[in-house]
Amino acid sequence: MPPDRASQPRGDPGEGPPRVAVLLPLPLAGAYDYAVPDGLAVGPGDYVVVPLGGARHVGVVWGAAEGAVDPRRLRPIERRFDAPPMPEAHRRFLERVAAYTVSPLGAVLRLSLGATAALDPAPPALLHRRSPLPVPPDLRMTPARLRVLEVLEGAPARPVVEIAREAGVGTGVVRGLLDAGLVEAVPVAGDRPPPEPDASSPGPVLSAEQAAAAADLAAQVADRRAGTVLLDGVTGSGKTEVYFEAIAACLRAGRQALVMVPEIALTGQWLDRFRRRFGAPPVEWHSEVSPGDRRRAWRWVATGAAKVVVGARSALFLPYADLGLIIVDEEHDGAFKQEDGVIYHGRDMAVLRGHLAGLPVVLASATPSLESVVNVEAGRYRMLHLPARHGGASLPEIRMIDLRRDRPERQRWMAPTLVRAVGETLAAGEQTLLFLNRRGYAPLTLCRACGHRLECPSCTAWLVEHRLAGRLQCHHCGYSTGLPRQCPACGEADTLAACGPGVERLAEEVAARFPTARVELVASDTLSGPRAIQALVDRVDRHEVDILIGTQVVAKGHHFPMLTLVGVVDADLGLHGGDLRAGERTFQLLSQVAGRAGRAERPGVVYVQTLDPAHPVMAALARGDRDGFLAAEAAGRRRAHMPPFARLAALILSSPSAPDVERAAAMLARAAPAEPDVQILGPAPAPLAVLRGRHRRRFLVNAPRQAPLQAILRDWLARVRLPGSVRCQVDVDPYGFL
DNA sequence: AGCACGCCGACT
DNA sequence: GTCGGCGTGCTC
Repeated sequence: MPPDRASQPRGDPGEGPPRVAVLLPLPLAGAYDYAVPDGLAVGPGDYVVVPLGGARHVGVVWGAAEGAVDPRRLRPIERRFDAPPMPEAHRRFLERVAAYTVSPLGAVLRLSLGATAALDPAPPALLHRRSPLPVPPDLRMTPARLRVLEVLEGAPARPVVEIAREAGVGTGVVRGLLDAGLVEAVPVAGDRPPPEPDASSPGPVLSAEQAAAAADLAAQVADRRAGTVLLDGVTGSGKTEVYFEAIAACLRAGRQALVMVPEIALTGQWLDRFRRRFGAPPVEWHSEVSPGDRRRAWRWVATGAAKVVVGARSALFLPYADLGLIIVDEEHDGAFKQEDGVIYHGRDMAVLRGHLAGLPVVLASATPSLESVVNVEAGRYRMLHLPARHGGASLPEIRMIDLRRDRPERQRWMAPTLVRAVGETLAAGEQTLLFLNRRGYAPLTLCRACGHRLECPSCTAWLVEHRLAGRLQCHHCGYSTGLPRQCPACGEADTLAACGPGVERLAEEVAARFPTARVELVASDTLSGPRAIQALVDRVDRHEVDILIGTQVVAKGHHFPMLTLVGVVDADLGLHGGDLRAGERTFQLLSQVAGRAGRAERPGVVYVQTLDPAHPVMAALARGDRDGFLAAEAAGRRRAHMPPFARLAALILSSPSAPDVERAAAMLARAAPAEPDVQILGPAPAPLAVLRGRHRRRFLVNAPRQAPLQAILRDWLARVRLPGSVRCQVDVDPYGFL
């Protein structure tokens, strides 16, 4: 029993029963005190079940009781789970996340309690092996049965499905042999450990630059030196191989490594590479993991059996027994930002986690975020640079198409130059990617008779036509309706017109222009789950697709050797809307898309269609001048006192009632902090003034870098008592401004 | 997150 | 006259 697990925790000595503070995964102000019943030993970090109101909740013993509540009102802890207690380091991490994000600690705890089924030890499972019985002469020996017996010969006990898979038969065959007594079941308690990645197998041959960077990272991991490293290298420079060596060092040190990826749907090829390098798969953690795998993964993480975890941002909140390294792949990616509930940035919280526990954190990207680059310049992060494309392929050439001169025909979206390039690529037997970051058929439907625009009933947003699905959809709340024949405003029939292109409409144009080409459409709504993505990747790899048309999902991660042409159909799409990071994000996204072209021995060409080729983003892209772009962007932000040279937080008030939000906003405005350097902007209608039926108003707080932003926000909110119908979300370091 | 308490519309 | 809508506020 660990020394801190006292059966008599302090509280008020002699005053009532022993008590402890239990934190619940609810947005409460703090932990609640509970009585510890006789004979139950609990210590900090233990997972327990406690009553609250009429319900029962799983909570975590947080420490000594606060003692403010009358002992007679205390209710007893009902039970303690037989699971490894949440480590101290992890509890301190949750506290820091709560403080940083200005969220209730219980709400942050909820991020860590997503797998409560895992808290009970695994039910005993049945494994199967060959029984000592000889084959009875009267048993019909089919080929399938023989194969199963072969597979079983001398092998350890395993689950039926595994045996069946290896023998290439159905589970029925194994069951039949079980009934015949040739197979026996062995009950085993607890979870079997996961297959262990093997660091000792030699890695691939690295270039000199890669080897140097890998050795540097491996040494930092081996020496347990804290610090954040920006691993900066263009697409194809071999970043993954380099950080694999950091993982190898972590494995050799016997500690756990976490790899955070922005979108789990894109990890198919990554997992293959990992398996090739380490001989075993990592443990996966994301929303698509099945409940059974989830509970196993949780336990493996908590016991330390999981040596490498790959997951979405939520994987950061698993209670690692002994974390030794965090890698954030594609660190610039906006998908690391959690936008509801506790609003946090996975990359930043990873850096915080590393800082608290003294771990190395590696941020990898071909297009690093401005804030990371500035952190390098300020000496807060180290930088490791991988210059060349690994394997000798050259970077694609980027050519701008000025849409004002080189104009598509009416109701068409591809400029003549792009059409010609696609035709030539087809003729050469190579593949094309057309990128348009807009799902559906058309982003706007309007009535030619009265000018009415079809809008979402519960958001300030246009309805997007999805012609394949035959519906109009709101991309913000999921509202969906059939396409009306008559204008809902004026009642005229057949006057509704689709305006602007989405990928579906682009696909229509491509089909009309290149009728013999094999075209595939990819968008997040047409492609669900990692399996579907993998299948698509395989089709493209086998060259069963000539033209790939896609949104953001095709921008990242996949290598297609025969893909030599990329066409960006509307490069200006992300630049509007007054977003602080619009330029930076557009640059990152377009660089990433451009990186899809010409990865093997074939050089690629990228055509970028824009209305403003002189725009700093387009000009920098055309020059291939990432560092120049970042420098200019940084100078602009510094001048404007904006992040990363100042701090920003958004307060978003929302309510189903517009007057209520209005009133709440006025109250907050009156109570606004009056500090000399702190600027409060607002209240203004939030970018989506109505979202899911809630009216939204926003304040922006701009403060100097060294200002105690969270304390300012906490004090401000504490001065105001908002009506219950009005929700207030705090977004520290807002990312997109939505 | 539940669940109870509390004040305003259509029913046996 | 009650049943019940879900807005508001606690729960150790």
